[in-house]
Amino acid sequence: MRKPAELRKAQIVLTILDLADRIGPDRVTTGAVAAEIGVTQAAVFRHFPTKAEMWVAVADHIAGLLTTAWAEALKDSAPPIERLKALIGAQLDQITATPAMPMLLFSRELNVGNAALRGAFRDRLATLHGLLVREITEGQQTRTFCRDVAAADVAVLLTSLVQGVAIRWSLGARDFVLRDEGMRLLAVQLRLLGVTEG
Amino acid sequence: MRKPAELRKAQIVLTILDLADRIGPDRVTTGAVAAEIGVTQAAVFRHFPTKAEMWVAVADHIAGLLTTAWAEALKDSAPPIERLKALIGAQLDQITATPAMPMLLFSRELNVGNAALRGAFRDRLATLHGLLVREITEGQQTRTFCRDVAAADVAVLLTSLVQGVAIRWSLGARDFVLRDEGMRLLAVQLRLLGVTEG
DNA sequence: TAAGTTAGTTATTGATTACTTACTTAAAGC
DNA sequence: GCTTTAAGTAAGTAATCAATAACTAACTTA
Repeated sequence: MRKPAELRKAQIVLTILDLADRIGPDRVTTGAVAAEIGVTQAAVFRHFPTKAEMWVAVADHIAGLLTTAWAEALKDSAPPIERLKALIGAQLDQITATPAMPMLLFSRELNVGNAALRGAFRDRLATLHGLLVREITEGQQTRTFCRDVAAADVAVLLTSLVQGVAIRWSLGARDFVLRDEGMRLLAVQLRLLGVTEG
Repeated sequence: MRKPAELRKAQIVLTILDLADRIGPDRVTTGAVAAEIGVTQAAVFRHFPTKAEMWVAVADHIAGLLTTAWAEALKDSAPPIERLKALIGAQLDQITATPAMPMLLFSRELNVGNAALRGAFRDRLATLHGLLVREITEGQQTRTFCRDVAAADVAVLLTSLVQGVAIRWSLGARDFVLRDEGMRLLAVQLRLLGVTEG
């Protein structure tokens, strides 16, 4: 079946992510991708000049997903705590939808082979941190958060919470709902932070 | 230079860990290990029948390091908060000393190829969790910890803290002292948990 | 409908990989 | 000092990898 290049490219990106989840990011070979989508190995190289370029496309795709998910989470002007919950929830949902993400963070492709990939991920993490800090600061100003902890530190604790639960989910048998467990722990942490609401 | 097998085995294990950190766990080839220690590639196979066996030895080595580090941290009967700090500090030190550890958690070797390796790591994580829970529970009984949060949840938040700061350290340029930043954040989290001490 | 473009093929390349076989030499024990 | 044996080498193997070359079938459009 012949497909227009744009569709094929997108299909290759999605296949890489699927395979990365199933067999590990570093076992994704051009041959495996080709076999998965039902073309020859050489056909893959008609759409990407090198394998590294494929990973860059993957990073772009993920960055796009995260960016739109965050925008969606922050689109209506709810109180800071709600916006914060929406952000964390969106993050948990994205990891559920693209479970290769945590593994990708530690793949050789990202850490050694592909500086562009590494940069893209670090940039997204920094952006999320910034978004969290803004909501936390606002929450502190409206006195719904305790003010004796630096907003940046709170943001770090919250991103760590997400990463920690994602690691546990990813490393284990994925035998719990990532969003549920994450939001439950978020509620615990928010209570510790002095947030007083039901 | 000819070495007795035990020494050579240990050297191979350490070299694998060093290379895993520098070039990524999945790029560690038997040839690279051999070149690093100055023997031929075939010599490596005189000490290990397969490459997978080498990784098992690596896992055993790491498990041993962690176990002794925890035992050392808990050896004197200080108050629970101090023992808890010692545990977290030990963990941060171990990651600093063996920076390949976080990457190893998500390597293909552990996740796909080597079930024994995966089991060993999960077992160590569970053990740490148990040790933390014990200290937290004791701290709650002596009323130095707030009691309205489940000890297991607190343990999860603390391990997440370690993992989160390790990820940031690993993903970035390692441009901060892991222990310092980790202990600083731990102090913040402990304050949120109602621990009132200098 | 003919010409040009694009997405595909088959077949092969050179580089690496884990692992093996047959031979060699250094060191320890009696 | 001589034998034994354990640690090493040299030289390969088959498999797998990303990437290339030469060619072809299927669309698009003028």
